[in-house]
Amino acid sequence: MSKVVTISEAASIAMHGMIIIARANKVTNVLEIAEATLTSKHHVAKVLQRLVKEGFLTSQRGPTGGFILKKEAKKINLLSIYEAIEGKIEISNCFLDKQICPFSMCFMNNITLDLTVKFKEYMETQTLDKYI
Amino acid sequence: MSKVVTISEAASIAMHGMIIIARANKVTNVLEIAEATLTSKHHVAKVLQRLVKEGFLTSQRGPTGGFILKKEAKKINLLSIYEAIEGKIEISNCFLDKQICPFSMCFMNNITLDLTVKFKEYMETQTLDKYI
DNA sequence: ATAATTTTGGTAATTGAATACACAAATGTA
DNA sequence: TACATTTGTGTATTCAATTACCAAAATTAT
Ligand code: FES
Ligand code: FES
Repeated sequence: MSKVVTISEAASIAMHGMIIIARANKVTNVLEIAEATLTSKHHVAKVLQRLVKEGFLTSQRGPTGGFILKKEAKKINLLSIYEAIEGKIEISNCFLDKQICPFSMCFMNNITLDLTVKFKEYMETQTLDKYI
Repeated sequence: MSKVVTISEAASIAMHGMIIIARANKVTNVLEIAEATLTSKHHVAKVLQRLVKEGFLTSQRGPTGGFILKKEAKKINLLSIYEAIEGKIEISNCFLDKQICPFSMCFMNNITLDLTVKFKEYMETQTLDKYI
């Protein structure tokens, strides 16, 4: 079994976590998110830390500490969260990194590009307020 | 920079290699394909062996040996080659392996499924004879 | 002040893909 | 027959990405 569209656990935690925090509407800590997503709290911590640095979350240490949205839910979409973790999505007509294809015409036509654009467009429409 | 649709070097070698062999219309060896695709001959050898086992190629040892199509180019499509290397493509509505999502409604809607189906459909239409 | 809690940041371990290697088996050529 | 060539098979190494862990810093509550 293989997958064409693969999303890393890190990106999954980021998106699920942001929705959980948006819904909670209060300071939420690593453990709560790790339990809800059934993932390692270590991994959750690392991902949330990244989201703090990228300006999506405000963190609060100590007891009662945790994370809370820095911007309005309406102004945060899934694409920006995804790209904060994975890096900007590359729009290219073929799948090879370097142009080392021996063929003059790519057998993937523009299917890779089409799918990537569709993915981006969808993700961009999905703002967090839709999930509250 | 990240990619949504990723294809391993192994799958790339398989598809490019099959097209090269189909075009050559004669016994083609590992080295020729490695040079054409600018990849390691070891990796090419490993991939082609797999394609022999899966019934796509016939191999011939010794001097003047190499690989040649076992079936008509018209009857081989890119999907079957891809799946021979990567395993059958999984059609699922979400990207998570296990159903451990904490939400009742997946925020990916059916975008993952849609894209995967589109990919499969395209790959299935691409028979090798189109590239000769 | 002290203790408990939680984030932070650096490091370690794991995984999987890609690559490299060695030797056996087969086959054509001289 | 002897030799060179090429695939077949198994294993080993390398490499990068992902995931896991741990100790320090910060903060709240008692
Ligand atoms: S990369 Fe070779 S055909 Fe697109
Ligand atoms: S996996 Fe959680 S929303 Fe789809």
